[in-house]
Parts: sequence; structure tokens; C-alpha cells
Amino acid sequence: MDMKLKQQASAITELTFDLLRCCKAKEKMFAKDHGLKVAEFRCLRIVEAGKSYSVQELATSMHLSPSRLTRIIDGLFAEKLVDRVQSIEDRRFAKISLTNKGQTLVGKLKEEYADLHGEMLKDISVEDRDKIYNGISLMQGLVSTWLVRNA
Amino acid sequence: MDMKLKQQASAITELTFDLLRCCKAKEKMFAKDHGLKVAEFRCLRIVEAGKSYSVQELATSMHLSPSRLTRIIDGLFAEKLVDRVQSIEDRRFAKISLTNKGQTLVGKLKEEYADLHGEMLKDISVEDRDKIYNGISLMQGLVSTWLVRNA
DNA sequence: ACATTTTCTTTGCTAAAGGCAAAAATAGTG
DNA sequence: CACTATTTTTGCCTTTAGCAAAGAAAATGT
Repeated sequence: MDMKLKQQASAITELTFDLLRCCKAKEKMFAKDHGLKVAEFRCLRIVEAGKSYSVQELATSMHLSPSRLTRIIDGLFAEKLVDRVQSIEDRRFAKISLTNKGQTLVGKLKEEYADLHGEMLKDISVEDRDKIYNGISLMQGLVSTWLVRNA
Repeated sequence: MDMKLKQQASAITELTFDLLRCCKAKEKMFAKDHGLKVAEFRCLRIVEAGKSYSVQELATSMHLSPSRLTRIIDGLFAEKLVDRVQSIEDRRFAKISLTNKGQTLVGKLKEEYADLHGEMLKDISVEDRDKIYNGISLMQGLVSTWLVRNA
């Protein structure tokens, strides 16, 4: 079959693999520096101040099981970063939201995580940054739709 | 500071994050379909037929600790996919190499994993594939050098 | 020659990440 | 009110991963 395709595919596979490993290390470092577990950091990244979330919402948006989420929230709750209250309308639901302490931390986290990436990207041109964006965006789309079709 | 940079940085952060998650799921599915643990699959991907490797070599090239590698190799050894013999020149070293069974499997694995990516990439243009390659390559370089500087 | 140090691997232990299945609690419905 | 469905939690298990100490072998100093 298409030789060029095969070549490109395997090169991209390799690169993606390396990128993955590096990003994982990067996340781990960042989380550790802020006294968080990686899973906690990932969870905090998606909760917005003022909003409240069910366990399920968080689980689906993080692509994890509800039980896993319960444990992650346990940790954040123990650190007084999130509140967990029973919904009044439907008491099966939990309503997870940031405490003041949590809001402060998340604000700092987002700021510093963006800075970290800004630091990485600052020495290259706007065009190259766009290339990165476009390339990763395309790839993300492909992998994502592939997953949906093959899950 | 540079508003454009910040915007691009945070968009790229988000995308990379999603890509990472999807690729992880992809690897997991693929490994499972072939009766392997993800770590085992990752290890097999880097050993070439006919060559032999020390535990340390594998550990550094996978960016894992030697002890972790010992365990991964234990698994592969139990499945009779790799041989583990003491080096004659320096008996401290282990020499890890693929068995016949391992070679057959790795061959199939590489073939099918490339096909999987070929499948994902086949419907887009050669130019778009190049865009993906270039974008991810740039990003990988940045994250990688950042890691070296900040580790 | 032998004691010490260094190097490579393994083992024991621990933590974190994650899922499955059953239980608990609540809501909705015949 | 009995039954079913939904949401979360709990118990238990697996996988991934590292650290520190032990073991084994080589290199080196005296």
C-alpha cells in the first residue's frame, strides 16, 4: 500500500509516544510542586469557580470511572479544596464545588500552568505556535474519532 | 504580557492534554487486544529482533527505573516472549532478547500498530499529515528541552 | 591477595492510578 | 407499595511506578 502513508504513520506514532511521555513527566512535576497528586491536579483543572458538578459529570469529562472520581474527590475534600453537598432537588446527586481555598489554588494553578507553557513557547515564532496548534489539533481529532468508532 | 502567546499557550495546553488522554486509551485498547499490559507493549515496541539489551538500557530508553523494568521483563519472561541470560563478559549484566515467540509477536504488533495509525491517517491529505508531524515534532522538542532544563 | 568501592540487577515495600461489582440511598413507576 | 432505575460509595483487585536495601559481580586501592 501507500509507502508514504506508512512512513508518515510510523513517524507520527513515535513522536506522539515521546510527546506523551514528556507531557506526563511535566504534569507530574507540576502537580508535585503544588503538593497535589496528578489525578487531583487534572480534576482541579476542569472545575470552574462558582459552578458545581456531579460525580458523574466529572467522571465523564475526565474519562474515568465514577468510583475513581469518588476517591479523587475524597482527597480534595480532605484538603478542604472542594465542598461535597447532597443536591436538594435529587438527593442521589452530589454537588462538588470549589471552596474558597480551592478557588484560590485553582486560580494560581491555571496561571502558573499557562505560564509554564508560555515559557516553553515564548522563543518560537507565532507561526510555529500555530503550526503546533494545527498539528496537534488535527491529530487529536483523528485519534478522538478513531476512539469513538473503535471503543 | 503577550496576549497572543498566552492564548496560544492555553489552547495548546488543552489540546495536548486531550491528545494525551486519547493516546493513552488507544494504547490500552491495543495492548489489551493483544493480551498484553500497556507497559509490556511499550517495552516490546523498543526491542529489536536479534539484538540484546541490558536492563539499564531498556530502563533509560523507556524513562523508567531499573526495578520497574525488572518487573516488566519478569512478565514478558513468564510469557516466554523474552530470554534473560547473564552476560558472559560481565556477569552483572543481564542480556534481554526476544524469543522466537517474541519475535513473531513483535512483528505482528508493529505491523498492526502501524496499520492502526495508517487507518487514522488515511483519509487526510499528505500535507495534513505533514502538518501533524511538524506540529507534534515542534511541540515534542519544546517539552523535551523544557524537561531537561527543569528536572 | 584481599578489603573496599562501584556497578548492575533484583527484591521488598509502598504509593498512586484505575476499574468492577456489590451495596446504599434515593427517585420514579406500575 | 413493590419494583426498577439512577447516583454515589465501598470493598477489593490490578497495574504502574519508584525507593531503598540486598545480592552478585567487577574494579580498584593497599
